[in-house]
Amino acid sequence: MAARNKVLPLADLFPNGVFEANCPSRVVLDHVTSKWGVLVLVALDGRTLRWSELRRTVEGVSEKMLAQTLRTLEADGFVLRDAHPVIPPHVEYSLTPTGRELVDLLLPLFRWIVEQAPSIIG
Amino acid sequence: MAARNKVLPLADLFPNGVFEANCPSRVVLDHVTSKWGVLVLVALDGRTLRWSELRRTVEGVSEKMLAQTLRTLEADGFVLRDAHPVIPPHVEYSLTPTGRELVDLLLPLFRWIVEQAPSIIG
DNA sequence: CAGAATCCTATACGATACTG
DNA sequence: CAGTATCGTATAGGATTCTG
Repeated sequence: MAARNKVLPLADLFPNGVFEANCPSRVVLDHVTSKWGVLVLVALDGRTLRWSELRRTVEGVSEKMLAQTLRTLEADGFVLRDAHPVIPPHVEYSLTPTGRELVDLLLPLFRWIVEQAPSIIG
Repeated sequence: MAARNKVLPLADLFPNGVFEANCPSRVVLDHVTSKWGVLVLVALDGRTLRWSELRRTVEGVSEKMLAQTLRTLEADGFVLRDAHPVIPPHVEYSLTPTGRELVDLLLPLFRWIVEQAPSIIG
């Protein structure tokens, strides 16, 4: 008796697992949902941006936080840092294949929030 | 020449808009991606939970943060608080229709992160 | 049981200045 | 240009206590 292909509640699929304090997913979740994580990732959707472009695109991000966010996302394998050894420096950021998978899941969420936000915040 | 139904990069659909510092979406995004926001929302997927169940389910959340997170999510219209006026108190939390929409978008992301996390953190 | 109130601390975050 | 280093603060967040 094969189970139906019904989508089960997450709680049933991962009894206790994903809500455990030391579940590895919490670390990645924290990185992605960090203050600037989603914005930086979405900003890189479908394009390559230089440091300064990224800084200007994601309004309000400080240099420190942009650097920190990019380092984390690069270490997680979501963002590719491509530094050209020229003077003045030229560094390009883009999504890795894994990063693209992630952003593909992030975009519907982000679009929905953008659409709903005005009526929620008013 | 009607444009193709191609999914355009977000940056093209919302030139500058969504990355503006005062875009309303930032507020909602902050609420959802707050430290415990995603976890609480996902915990309520497909079920109703009492305060204490929620507290035990989402391991590590303090009473203060659970209360704060629930209040925010309720104010945003994602979570329904149903208080039964009995002694001792009995309060149930569940998703509103809007909350269910949100969680439907959150779940694929969360599942993906749960699956990828071990190899990323490892 | 379901929180609110209080207190306290870590650290996330920003502003500024500096550098290869 | 693309960052790093330093410093200072706000506030997010936790532990504890209290209460209807």
